Amino acid sequence: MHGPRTFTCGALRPEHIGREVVLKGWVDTRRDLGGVIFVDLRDRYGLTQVVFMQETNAAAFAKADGLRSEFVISVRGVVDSRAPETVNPKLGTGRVEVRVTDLLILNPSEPVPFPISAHEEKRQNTAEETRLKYRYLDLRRPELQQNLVLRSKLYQATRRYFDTQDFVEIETPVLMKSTPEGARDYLVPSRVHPGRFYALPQSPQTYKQICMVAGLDRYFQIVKCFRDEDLRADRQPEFTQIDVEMTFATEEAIYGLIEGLMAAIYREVKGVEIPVPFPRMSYDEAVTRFGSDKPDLRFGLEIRDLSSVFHESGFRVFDQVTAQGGAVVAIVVPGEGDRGRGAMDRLDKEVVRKRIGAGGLVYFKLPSDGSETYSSVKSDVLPTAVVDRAIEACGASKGDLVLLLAGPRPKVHLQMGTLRLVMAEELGLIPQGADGPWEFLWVTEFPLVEYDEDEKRWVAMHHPFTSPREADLAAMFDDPGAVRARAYDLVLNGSEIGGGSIRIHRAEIQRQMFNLLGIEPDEAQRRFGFLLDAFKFGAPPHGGIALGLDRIAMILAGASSLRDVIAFPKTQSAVEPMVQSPDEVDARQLKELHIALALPPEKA
RNA sequence: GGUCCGGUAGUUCAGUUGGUUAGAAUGCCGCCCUGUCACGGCGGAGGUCGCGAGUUCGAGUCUCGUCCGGACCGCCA
Repeated sequence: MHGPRTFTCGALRPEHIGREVVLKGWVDTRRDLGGVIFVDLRDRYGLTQVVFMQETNAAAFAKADGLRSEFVISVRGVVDSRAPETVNPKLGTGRVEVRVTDLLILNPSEPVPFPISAHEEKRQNTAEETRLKYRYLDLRRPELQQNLVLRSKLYQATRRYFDTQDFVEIETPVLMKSTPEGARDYLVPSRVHPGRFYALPQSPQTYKQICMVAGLDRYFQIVKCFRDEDLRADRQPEFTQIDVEMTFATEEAIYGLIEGLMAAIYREVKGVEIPVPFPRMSYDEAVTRFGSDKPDLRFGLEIRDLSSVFHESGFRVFDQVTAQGGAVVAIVVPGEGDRGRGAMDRLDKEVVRKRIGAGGLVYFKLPSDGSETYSSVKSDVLPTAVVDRAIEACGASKGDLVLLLAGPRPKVHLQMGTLRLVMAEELGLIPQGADGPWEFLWVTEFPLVEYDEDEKRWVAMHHPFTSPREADLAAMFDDPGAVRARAYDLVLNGSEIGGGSIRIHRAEIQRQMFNLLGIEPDEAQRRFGFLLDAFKFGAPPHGGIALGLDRIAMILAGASSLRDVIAFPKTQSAVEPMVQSPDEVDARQLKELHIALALPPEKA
């Protein structure tokens, strides 16, 4: 009866004063002063104060008396100015208000289970469980809406960019086939083929390579991927990748392409110019200097190797480690030289031993008042002269704390990398929020394979289609661990946001790779025969990358969990609390699929 | 599979060495209020203390188990 809305709730300005308007939205806040009722009307675009006066419009006023939070209403009224003392500078629309002439209640609302308001002061941190159960209410909150809008802009920027670069967006099947290696698959039973299963893609890897063989040249896709593994704050079982593949690609071509993409995304989504090209670092250097294959470059605390200082120093624990080719590594923590004994003991016990799993922590404290250095190891066991040399070698000075770990490499570096992150977090060195800084990094020259101690075999570090470096081909037989792959990761602020490689395009090398991974020829043929066959028909060299769109969105939004940039995320136990999935199905459905349940007795 | 944190009105939380009737804020309901903007004032209703055992004269509080949520390790090519 009011017709369409003439403005959104974020639109009205003084220039609209005097106009008759229709607004529709949700009742955010109702302030009843007796003879006058103010309502903050909310939609995705903002808040507008609408006014009901008993004096001037008794009918609308009487109706407004019944309004409650989250009622959906339509108001017709006239835009009016607000007296200078009643202007609300917090609202974009705060210089005007709408004097309501007619009110329609489009739908009432029961009291909501948690506050939704656009007023920051009214919000509180509702338990995520409750928020997810009523996700439609949670998503009414402006910050989540902003995250989803940001995410949408991310899609659009990505598509525009690849379109200008002459890429073709190609959809690959969601129902594909299970592959060995990698994460657990989500399986989908086939009704038509009893006993057979589709698998949901962990990534469209093989399909996009086939597209290259097909000569499609430049492929991209914004695509859902599925991995049935345990969740984390930055890991959901279904997630979205920006998947890319190029014919005749070199590492340099990929780096340049993706740097252009990230620059376009930052420009269009955040209005920020990020410097390109991104710095690069080999895997070995990343592990040696930062104890991680995804170093966070936003703070220092670099790892120093003090092995030479402690070699044959007389301190038995360190002597043994260095004699066996291990390392003694240190980080210098500025400003912590006065830490108390209790805090250090807790660090040793809770963090170093329990969480990191290292043998123990050695530390030197250099008090800020310049007094004598304190070593956690007594001087009759670790000579003072050695301590002084170590401090000199790592460049520590007054007021610093030096933390040392010893052990085999590269394990000790990775342990120190964890300790580095713990200290950085404890000291507040890690910037929070959505305003940067943005430290991009290419990590290059990954090992092709790593040895799995549990399974007693080599496993692909990236995936089985990653090309070894030409120069390392010979070593695939006699020293697989030394072979470097043509693989790379894109790291942003200590988070892996993408990874890719130049692929194997020759059937013979692909066969060698399967052989190294212990995949028998007949299994390789069964699982990947189509790819091996395809390689026989003029497969061009090619390579690509996949970027984690959810993680990029999370970093752009300054969110601390993926759940805040996904409309309907799953909990840590992979449940979606609103629809309650996963769920049981009818016996009839199972029968049709020729599936019988064999549940563990306690769950049956 | 493991470690740690949490679960108390609708919501966010407090709850002492185990001790009478489990509190606050907010929301909700009622009344009052014509310029508020998280309006304000007065009054009221609202609780299987996640669930189940155990210890005890007595358990929100202690013990064990279990479920749910979260952080992390394992896992995630």
